[in-house]
Amino acid sequence: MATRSQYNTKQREQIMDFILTKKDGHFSVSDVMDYCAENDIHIGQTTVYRHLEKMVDEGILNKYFVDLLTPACFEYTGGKHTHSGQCFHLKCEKCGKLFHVHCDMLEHIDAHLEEDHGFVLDTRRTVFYGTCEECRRNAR
Amino acid sequence: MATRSQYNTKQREQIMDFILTKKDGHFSVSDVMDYCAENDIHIGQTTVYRHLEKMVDEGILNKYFVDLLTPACFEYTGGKHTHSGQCFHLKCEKCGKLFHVHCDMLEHIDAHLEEDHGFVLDTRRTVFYGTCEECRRNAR
DNA sequence: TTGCGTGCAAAGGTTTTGCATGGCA
DNA sequence: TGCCATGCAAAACCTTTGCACGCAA
Repeated sequence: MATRSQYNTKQREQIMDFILTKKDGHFSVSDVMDYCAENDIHIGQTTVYRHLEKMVDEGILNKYFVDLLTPACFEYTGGKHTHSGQCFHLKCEKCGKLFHVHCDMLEHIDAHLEEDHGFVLDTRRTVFYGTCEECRRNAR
Repeated sequence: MATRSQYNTKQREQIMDFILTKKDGHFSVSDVMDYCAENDIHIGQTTVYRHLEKMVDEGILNKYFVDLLTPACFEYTGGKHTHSGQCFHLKCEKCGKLFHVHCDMLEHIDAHLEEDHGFVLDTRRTVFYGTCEECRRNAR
Protein backbone atom coordinates (compact mmCIF):
# COMPACT_ATOMS: atom_id res chain seq x y z
CA MET A 1 0.00 0.00 0.00
CA ALA A 2 1.23 3.44 0.97
CA THR A 3 1.24 4.73 -2.56
CA ARG A 4 2.77 8.10 -1.94
CA SER A 5 2.36 11.09 -4.17
CA GLN A 6 5.44 11.74 -6.13
CA TYR A 7 4.47 14.92 -7.84
CA ASN A 8 3.27 18.16 -6.33
CA THR A 9 0.35 19.15 -8.46
CA LYS A 10 -2.00 22.08 -8.30
CA GLN A 11 -4.92 19.73 -7.69
CA ARG A 12 -3.35 18.16 -4.65
CA GLU A 13 -2.53 21.56 -3.27
CA GLN A 14 -6.09 22.78 -3.77
CA ILE A 15 -7.54 19.71 -2.09
CA MET A 16 -5.13 20.22 0.78
CA ASP A 17 -6.27 23.84 1.08
CA PHE A 18 -9.81 22.63 1.54
CA ILE A 19 -8.82 20.05 4.13
CA LEU A 20 -7.00 22.62 6.20
CA THR A 21 -10.07 24.84 6.35
CA LYS A 22 -12.00 21.82 7.63
CA LYS A 23 -9.37 20.78 10.14
CA ASP A 24 -11.77 20.14 13.01
CA GLY A 25 -14.55 18.47 11.10
CA HIS A 26 -15.33 15.72 8.70
CA PHE A 27 -15.92 15.83 5.04
CA SER A 28 -16.85 13.65 2.12
CA VAL A 29 -15.89 13.64 -1.50
CA SER A 30 -18.95 15.70 -2.34
CA ASP A 31 -17.93 18.35 0.20
CA VAL A 32 -14.69 18.74 -1.70
CA MET A 33 -16.58 18.96 -4.97
CA ASP A 34 -18.91 21.60 -3.53
CA TYR A 35 -15.96 23.63 -2.28
CA CYS A 36 -14.42 23.48 -5.74
CA ALA A 37 -17.65 24.58 -7.41
CA GLU A 38 -18.02 27.52 -5.04
CA ASN A 39 -14.49 28.69 -5.63
CA ASP A 40 -14.38 28.15 -9.38
CA ILE A 41 -11.83 25.41 -9.04
CA HIS A 42 -12.17 22.61 -11.51
CA ILE A 43 -11.01 19.17 -10.37
CA GLY A 44 -12.43 15.91 -11.68
CA GLN A 45 -14.09 13.85 -9.01
CA THR A 46 -11.94 10.88 -9.94
CA THR A 47 -8.93 12.94 -8.97
CA VAL A 48 -10.52 13.79 -5.63
CA TYR A 49 -11.21 10.12 -4.93
CA ARG A 50 -7.66 9.20 -5.81
CA HIS A 51 -6.03 11.91 -3.72
CA LEU A 52 -8.12 11.24 -0.65
CA GLU A 53 -7.35 7.54 -0.91
CA LYS A 54 -3.67 8.31 -1.16
CA MET A 55 -3.82 10.57 1.85
CA VAL A 56 -5.43 7.77 3.82
CA ASP A 57 -2.51 5.54 2.87
CA GLU A 58 -0.10 8.24 3.94
CA GLY A 59 -1.85 8.59 7.30
CA ILE A 60 -2.86 12.19 6.69
CA LEU A 61 -6.53 11.29 6.58
CA ASN A 62 -8.70 8.82 8.38
CA LYS A 63 -11.55 7.19 6.50
CA TYR A 64 -14.69 5.69 7.93
CA PHE A 65 -18.23 4.80 6.97
CA VAL A 66 -21.41 5.68 8.74
CA ASP A 67 -23.91 3.94 6.53
CA LEU A 68 -24.36 2.02 3.37
CA LEU A 69 -25.24 4.28 0.45
CA THR A 70 -23.84 7.19 2.37
CA PRO A 71 -20.62 8.71 1.13
CA ALA A 72 -17.45 7.70 2.96
CA CYS A 73 -16.25 10.22 5.57
CA PHE A 74 -12.75 11.56 5.86
CA GLU A 75 -11.12 13.20 8.83
CA TYR A 76 -7.89 15.14 9.00
CA THR A 77 -5.45 13.63 11.46
CA GLY A 78 -3.04 16.52 11.51
CA GLY A 79 -0.45 14.40 9.85
CA LYS A 80 0.19 12.42 13.01
CA HIS A 81 -0.23 8.69 13.27
CA THR A 82 -0.41 8.90 17.03
CA HIS A 83 -3.08 7.03 18.87
CA SER A 84 -3.50 9.77 21.42
CA GLY A 85 -6.44 12.04 20.89
CA GLN A 86 -8.58 9.08 20.05
CA CYS A 87 -12.23 9.73 19.77
CA PHE A 88 -15.47 7.86 19.58
CA HIS A 89 -17.58 8.31 16.53
CA LEU A 90 -21.14 8.22 17.71
CA LYS A 91 -23.81 8.10 15.06
CA CYS A 92 -27.38 8.81 16.07
CA GLU A 93 -29.76 6.61 14.14
CA LYS A 94 -32.68 8.93 14.79
CA CYS A 95 -31.45 12.35 13.78
CA GLY A 96 -28.48 11.18 11.77
CA LYS A 97 -26.02 13.44 13.57
CA LEU A 98 -22.47 12.33 14.05
CA PHE A 99 -20.80 13.07 17.39
CA HIS A 100 -17.15 13.10 18.30
CA VAL A 101 -16.40 12.21 21.87
CA HIS A 102 -12.94 12.18 23.35
CA CYS A 103 -12.82 9.84 26.27
CA ASP A 104 -10.51 7.54 28.19
CA MET A 105 -12.99 4.72 27.98
CA LEU A 106 -11.83 4.07 24.50
CA GLU A 107 -8.39 3.09 25.67
CA HIS A 108 -9.90 0.62 28.06
CA ILE A 109 -11.92 -0.99 25.33
CA ASP A 110 -8.81 -1.03 23.23
CA ALA A 111 -6.79 -2.76 25.93
CA HIS A 112 -9.54 -5.22 26.71
CA LEU A 113 -10.06 -6.31 23.14
CA GLU A 114 -6.36 -6.80 22.68
CA GLU A 115 -5.73 -8.69 25.90
CA ASP A 116 -8.81 -10.85 26.05
CA HIS A 117 -9.66 -11.25 22.41
CA GLY A 118 -6.38 -10.71 20.61
CA PHE A 119 -7.97 -8.00 18.52
CA VAL A 120 -6.27 -4.66 17.91
CA LEU A 121 -8.93 -2.04 17.46
CA ASP A 122 -8.74 0.61 14.78
CA THR A 123 -10.64 3.24 16.68
CA ARG A 124 -10.49 5.67 13.85
CA ARG A 125 -12.67 3.57 11.62
CA THR A 126 -15.13 2.35 14.21
CA VAL A 127 -18.51 4.00 14.46
CA PHE A 128 -20.89 3.42 17.35
CA TYR A 129 -24.56 3.42 16.44
CA GLY A 130 -27.29 4.39 18.84
CA THR A 131 -29.55 7.20 19.97
CA CYS A 132 -28.37 10.56 21.23
CA GLU A 133 -29.62 12.35 24.31
CA GLU A 134 -31.71 14.88 22.44
CA CYS A 135 -33.54 12.27 20.43
CA ARG A 136 -34.25 10.21 23.52
CA ARG A 137 -35.78 13.23 25.21
CA ASN A 138 -37.92 13.96 22.20
CA ALA A 139 -39.12 10.39 22.01
CA ARG A 140 -40.31 10.41 25.59
CA MET B 1 -41.87 2.84 11.17
CA ALA B 2 -42.64 -0.70 12.23
CA THR B 3 -44.48 -1.52 9.04
CA ARG B 4 -45.70 -4.97 9.93
CA SER B 5 -46.63 -7.62 7.46
CA GLN B 6 -50.31 -8.00 7.28
CA TYR B 7 -50.57 -10.96 4.98
CA ASN B 8 -48.99 -14.35 5.30
CA THR B 9 -47.57 -15.05 1.90
CA LYS B 10 -45.64 -17.96 0.54
CA GLN B 11 -42.66 -15.72 -0.12
CA ARG B 12 -42.41 -14.55 3.45
CA GLU B 13 -42.64 -18.11 4.65
CA GLN B 14 -39.90 -19.26 2.30
CA ILE B 15 -37.61 -16.43 3.37
CA MET B 16 -38.32 -17.32 6.99
CA ASP B 17 -37.40 -20.93 6.25
CA PHE B 18 -34.04 -19.80 5.01
CA ILE B 19 -33.44 -17.59 8.02
CA LEU B 20 -34.16 -20.43 10.42
CA THR B 21 -31.58 -22.63 8.75
CA LYS B 22 -29.07 -19.80 9.24
CA LYS B 23 -30.03 -19.13 12.82
CA ASP B 24 -26.50 -18.89 14.16
CA GLY B 25 -24.94 -16.98 11.33
CA HIS B 26 -25.27 -13.92 9.22
CA PHE B 27 -26.56 -13.53 5.76
CA SER B 28 -27.05 -10.97 3.06
CA VAL B 29 -29.68 -10.48 0.41
CA SER B 30 -27.58 -12.39 -2.08
CA ASP B 31 -27.39 -15.37 0.30
CA VAL B 32 -31.16 -15.50 0.26
CA MET B 33 -31.16 -15.29 -3.52
CA ASP B 34 -28.61 -18.10 -3.76
CA TYR B 35 -30.68 -20.27 -1.46
CA CYS B 36 -33.71 -19.68 -3.64
CA ALA B 37 -31.82 -20.52 -6.79
CA GLU B 38 -30.53 -23.77 -5.29
CA ASN B 39 -33.97 -24.83 -4.16
CA ASP B 40 -35.88 -23.81 -7.26
CA ILE B 41 -37.72 -21.13 -5.38
CA HIS B 42 -38.47 -18.03 -7.35
CA ILE B 43 -38.69 -14.78 -5.40
CA GLY B 44 -37.91 -11.38 -6.86
CA GLN B 45 -35.01 -9.67 -5.16
CA THR B 46 -37.13 -6.62 -4.54
CA THR B 47 -39.40 -8.80 -2.44
CA VAL B 48 -36.42 -10.08 -0.48
CA TYR B 49 -35.23 -6.55 0.22
CA ARG B 50 -38.69 -5.51 1.33
CA HIS B 51 -39.23 -8.48 3.63
CA LEU B 52 -35.85 -8.23 5.30
CA GLU B 53 -36.41 -4.53 5.90
CA LYS B 54 -39.76 -5.27 7.45
CA MET B 55 -38.28 -7.92 9.68
CA VAL B 56 -35.73 -5.41 10.89
CA ASP B 57 -38.58 -3.08 11.79
CA GLU B 58 -40.30 -5.90 13.60
CA GLY B 59 -37.18 -6.71 15.56
CA ILE B 60 -36.82 -10.18 14.11
CA LEU B 61 -33.65 -9.26 12.29
CA ASN B 62 -30.70 -7.08 13.05
CA LYS B 63 -29.08 -5.19 10.20
CA TYR B 64 -25.54 -3.89 10.07
CA PHE B 65 -22.87 -2.87 7.62
CA VAL B 66 -19.29 -3.94 7.49
CA ASP B 67 -18.07 -1.85 4.61
CA LEU B 68 -19.10 0.48 1.92
CA LEU B 69 -19.79 -1.34 -1.34
CA THR B 70 -20.38 -4.52 0.62
CA PRO B 71 -23.90 -5.86 0.92
CA ALA B 72 -25.70 -5.18 4.18
CA CYS B 73 -25.63 -8.03 6.71
CA PHE B 74 -28.62 -9.43 8.55
CA GLU B 75 -28.67 -11.47 11.71
CA TYR B 76 -31.51 -13.40 13.24
CA THR B 77 -32.31 -12.24 16.74
CA GLY B 78 -34.55 -15.14 17.66
CA GLY B 79 -37.52 -12.85 17.73
CA LYS B 80 -36.47 -11.32 21.01
CA HIS B 81 -35.76 -7.68 21.48
CA THR B 82 -33.78 -8.45 24.60
CA HIS B 83 -30.39 -6.91 25.06
CA SER B 84 -29.02 -10.05 26.67
CA GLY B 85 -26.82 -12.15 24.48
CA GLN B 86 -25.16 -9.06 23.08
CA CYS B 87 -22.13 -9.59 21.00
CA PHE B 88 -19.33 -7.62 19.51
CA HIS B 89 -18.96 -7.59 15.79
CA LEU B 90 -15.27 -7.53 15.12
CA LYS B 91 -14.21 -6.98 11.55
CA CYS B 92 -10.62 -7.71 10.62
CA GLU B 93 -9.40 -5.21 8.06
CA LYS B 94 -6.61 -7.49 6.93
CA CYS B 95 -8.29 -10.82 6.23
CA GLY B 96 -11.81 -9.50 6.05
CA LYS B 97 -13.17 -12.04 8.52
CA LEU B 98 -16.03 -11.10 10.78
CA PHE B 99 -15.88 -12.31 14.38
CA HIS B 100 -18.64 -12.57 16.94
CA VAL B 101 -17.55 -12.16 20.50
CA HIS B 102 -19.83 -12.43 23.48
CA CYS B 103 -18.46 -10.48 26.37
CA ASP B 104 -19.46 -8.53 29.45
CA MET B 105 -17.28 -5.63 28.41
CA LEU B 106 -19.97 -4.59 26.03
CA GLU B 107 -22.38 -3.87 28.84
CA HIS B 108 -19.82 -1.66 30.50
CA ILE B 109 -19.33 0.33 27.35
CA ASP B 110 -23.06 0.55 27.03
CA ALA B 111 -23.49 1.85 30.55
CA HIS B 112 -20.62 4.29 30.22
CA LEU B 113 -21.85 5.83 27.02
CA GLU B 114 -25.30 6.26 28.47
CA GLU B 115 -24.24 7.71 31.80
CA ASP B 116 -21.40 9.93 30.72
CA HIS B 117 -22.39 10.81 27.19
CA GLY B 118 -26.15 10.40 27.15
CA PHE B 119 -25.87 8.04 24.24
CA VAL B 120 -27.75 4.75 24.11
CA LEU B 121 -25.74 2.29 22.12
CA ASP B 122 -27.27 0.01 19.56
CA THR B 123 -24.77 -2.77 19.94
CA ARG B 124 -26.36 -4.84 17.26
CA ARG B 125 -25.45 -2.42 14.54
CA THR B 126 -22.01 -1.47 15.73
CA VAL B 127 -18.99 -3.03 14.10
CA PHE B 128 -15.49 -2.73 15.52
CA TYR B 129 -12.71 -2.51 12.97
CA GLY B 130 -9.22 -3.67 13.60
CA THR B 131 -6.78 -6.52 13.14
CA CYS B 132 -7.32 -10.04 14.39
CA GLU B 133 -4.79 -12.17 16.23
CA GLU B 134 -3.95 -14.37 13.29
CA CYS B 135 -3.23 -11.47 10.98
CA ARG B 136 -1.05 -9.82 13.58
CA ARG B 137 1.00 -12.98 13.96
CA ASN B 138 1.41 -13.24 10.22
CA ALA B 139 2.49 -9.64 9.95
CA ARG B 140 5.24 -10.07 12.49
C1' DT C 1 11.72 12.37 -22.08
C1' DT C 2 9.62 9.45 -18.66
C1' DG C 3 5.97 8.10 -16.23
C1' DC C 4 2.81 9.75 -12.87
C1' DG C 5 -1.35 12.77 -12.65
C1' DT C 6 -5.74 14.22 -14.65
C1' DG C 7 -10.41 14.00 -16.28
C1' DC C 8 -14.10 12.35 -19.04
C1' DA C 9 -17.06 8.65 -19.80
C1' DA C 10 -18.49 4.21 -18.85
C1' DA C 11 -18.82 0.32 -15.91
C1' DG C 12 -19.79 -2.01 -11.47
C1' DG C 13 -22.48 -3.17 -7.57
C1' DT C 14 -26.09 -2.60 -4.14
C1' DT C 15 -30.40 -0.70 -3.06
C1' DT C 16 -34.68 1.91 -4.19
C1' DT C 17 -38.65 3.24 -6.98
C1' DG C 18 -42.55 2.95 -10.58
C1' DC C 19 -46.06 0.49 -12.12
C1' DA C 20 -48.97 -3.14 -13.56
C1' DT C 21 -50.30 -7.66 -12.02
C1' DG C 22 -51.26 -11.22 -8.52
C1' DG C 23 -53.10 -13.01 -4.24
C1' DC C 24 -54.56 -12.95 0.81
C1' DA C 25 -58.36 -12.02 3.85
C1' DT D 1 -63.85 -6.85 -3.38
C1' DG D 2 -60.21 -4.09 -1.27
C1' DC D 3 -55.77 -3.56 -0.38
C1' DC D 4 -51.43 -5.25 0.31
C1' DA D 5 -47.74 -8.09 -1.88
C1' DT D 6 -45.07 -9.25 -5.86
C1' DG D 7 -41.76 -8.80 -9.58
C1' DC D 8 -39.82 -6.84 -13.59
C1' DA D 9 -37.37 -3.09 -15.33
C1' DA D 10 -35.39 1.14 -14.69
C1' DA D 11 -33.47 4.58 -11.79
C1' DA D 12 -30.45 6.27 -8.20
C1' DC D 13 -26.30 6.28 -5.79
C1' DC D 14 -21.39 6.08 -4.65
C1' DT D 15 -17.18 4.37 -6.27
C1' DT D 16 -13.93 2.25 -9.52
C1' DT D 17 -11.89 1.47 -14.04
C1' DG D 18 -10.28 2.42 -18.99
C1' DC D 19 -8.00 5.28 -21.74
C1' DA D 20 -6.05 9.25 -23.91
C1' DC D 21 -3.99 13.51 -22.87
C1' DG D 22 -1.36 16.72 -19.79
C1' DC D 23 2.27 17.99 -16.95
C1' DA D 24 5.97 17.73 -13.13
C1' DA D 25 10.69 16.51 -12.57
